[in-house]
Amino acid sequence: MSKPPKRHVTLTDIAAAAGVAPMTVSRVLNGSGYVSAETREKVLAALRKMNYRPNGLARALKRQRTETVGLVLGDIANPFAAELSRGVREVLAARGYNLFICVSEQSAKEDLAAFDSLLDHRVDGLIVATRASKLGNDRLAEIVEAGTPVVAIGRDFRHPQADLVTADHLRGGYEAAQHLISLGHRRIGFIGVSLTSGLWLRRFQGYLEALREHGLPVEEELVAGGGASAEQPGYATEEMGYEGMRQLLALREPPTAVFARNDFAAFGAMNAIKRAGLRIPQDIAIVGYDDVPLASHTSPPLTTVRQPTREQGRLAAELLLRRIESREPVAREERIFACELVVRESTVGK
Amino acid sequence: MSKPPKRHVTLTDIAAAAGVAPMTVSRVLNGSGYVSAETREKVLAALRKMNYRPNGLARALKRQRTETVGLVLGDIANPFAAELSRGVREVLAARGYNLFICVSEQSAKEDLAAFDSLLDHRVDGLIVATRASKLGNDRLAEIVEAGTPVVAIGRDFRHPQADLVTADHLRGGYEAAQHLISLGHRRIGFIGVSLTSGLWLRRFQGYLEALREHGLPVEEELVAGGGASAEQPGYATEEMGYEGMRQLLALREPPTAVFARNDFAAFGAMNAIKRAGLRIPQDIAIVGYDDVPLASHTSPPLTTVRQPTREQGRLAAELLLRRIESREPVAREERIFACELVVRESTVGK
DNA sequence: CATATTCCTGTTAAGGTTATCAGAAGATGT
DNA sequence: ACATCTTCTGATAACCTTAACAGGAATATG
Repeated sequence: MSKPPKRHVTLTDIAAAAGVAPMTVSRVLNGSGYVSAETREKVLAALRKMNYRPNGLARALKRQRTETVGLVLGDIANPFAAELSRGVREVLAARGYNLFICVSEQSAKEDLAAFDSLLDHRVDGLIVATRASKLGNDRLAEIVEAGTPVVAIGRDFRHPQADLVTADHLRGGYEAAQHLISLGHRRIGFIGVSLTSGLWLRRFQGYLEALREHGLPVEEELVAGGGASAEQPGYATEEMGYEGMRQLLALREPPTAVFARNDFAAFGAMNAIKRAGLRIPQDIAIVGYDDVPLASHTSPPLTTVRQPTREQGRLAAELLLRRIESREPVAREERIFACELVVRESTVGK
Repeated sequence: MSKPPKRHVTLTDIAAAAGVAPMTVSRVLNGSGYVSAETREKVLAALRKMNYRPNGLARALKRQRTETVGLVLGDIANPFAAELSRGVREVLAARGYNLFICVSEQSAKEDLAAFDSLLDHRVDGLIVATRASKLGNDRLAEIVEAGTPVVAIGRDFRHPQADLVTADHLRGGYEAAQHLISLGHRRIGFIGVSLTSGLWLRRFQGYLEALREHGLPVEEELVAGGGASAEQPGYATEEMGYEGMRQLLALREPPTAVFARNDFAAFGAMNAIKRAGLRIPQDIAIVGYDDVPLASHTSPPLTTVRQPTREQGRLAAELLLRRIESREPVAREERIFACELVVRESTVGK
């Protein structure tokens, strides 16, 4: 009972079975043009019988659009990416578009491969949420100039014909640090990047700005990368946070508060603090970033900065569709969402 | 300086620019057939100048293959899905295939939409890692029978022409419970499903089996769904674990140990235990499932069951490619990976 | 020197769909 | 009765690429 790899049923097969021209079947399928009730019934009968699936390739080739959007993520494993893609999907699904996700695993080269792969399949537009790179941005500029709509999310890509959606992480980082300062902390650590190579990280810049503004010195020893993985661009891990915190705890004069690059790093740091037998926040206060679901369920619950992630995805999708569906050139849009400090007990213990 | 939506550069454009036939350009691009060095140079020059990108739709339409594989995930937000897709990607990338991911958000209907969307784009094969449903399995059977290679991961879909990759969660669940029993526990709770509707969950069956085998009664009150979200099929959340544990703690006679459906539920449970002022594992021992990275960094570190997630993804990809690239029918393969109990301090405290 | 072989290039058709045009049949208006 | 319009269906070509074939030129073989 071995099945030879069957050919797909084509629209022409249906036409033959129903005794009509292919074009008529096409009209029935798309509900366009005139078809008599009688003919329609014949075609529908044939369709039901033969289990036909339209060939999207051929259709897209002819129509010059695929009704599919590509989303490029740097890393599929983090809550930010997940939430973002949900937002994107919501909007696309409602408007009848499909979403294909490509993951670049944080490599600029894979980024290019993902762009190419999606473009070769002629997606109607691209949403890019990977870390910026010279290589990637150059290619993106080419893509935009070749006429494919592109929207960047939280990625430093500015182009007169592409939209940008992001959150104000400079401000978010500033407020997190400011919060700790206002609680009286003077030695405030940062976990997740190193001082020398972390300036691309907006929330880190915000931290530096807050310190500067309050006349606090920026001490290199208080900025803990968290080991070898620190320079990797992805979402910081709890491992990174754990290692970073251990570095800080090993100082002659450890910080009294730390700001972690994201919640996962903060979780790792919290565990390091507890293992060292110290209390949160009495001995060391801690702030995370992102407000992932887990953040409100740790003990103590984590003070963190919430960014409207799903909204960013939704808006990006809407901006993209606007470009896709507009005939004439569209004015550039850059939207920066505000972040919100969520104060919990990891800084103002009960 | 408004740009009209440019047409893509086609192979024919290149041919015209280089003064050769389209076929010759095709030969240069694909490195197939004979092309003189001189002609090749002309073509390459034109290619460089005109920024050409092959039209994958047309190519795929002609070649009848896309070198693209579709992966359907139920939920992008969980570590299992992330790790799985990494494994799949690794293998595909090495063999020159692209990966498109579709997310069904745990709905059987969306599942079908994802299948259709990928099939309409004529992916060469499908890897399905969503929860089984009657609707979905019926459709998958049709797909397989229509000739598209399909591999299921951890999904109850059996078909003579489709492969199945999974891990032995029955055994995994059994060992987790067995571990707690061997530590002397007699009242062992389960968090993450309800007794009445949780039987689809293999690890839960393993738990029941272990109890039965040791003559322990299965008490309904010890099986805590964790609120309304419990019946949702996705990855259990820490919220679910938190709520579930609170239910168990409210019993007249709470369990002395709990087994959580996955690590995230376990984290939530741990936090509920700590908030109640109890100690882990002295008052309540806890076991999770999956061994996500965070599990070794909680305090105390979590005893859990490790499943070889990435390997499952890799194997699924390999099985799929085997089917895609073989002309003749391929024998069905069902591979069940063993799970491994990882004992940490949440059960055998230091 | 005739014949076979290798190298190179072009022509044609096809993959499955749909836009466009053309034409037939029936309905409506004057 | 004739022009006009609406409704229906089909033929043709095109979207862009490549497989298959064909043929010409150059080189090798007997």
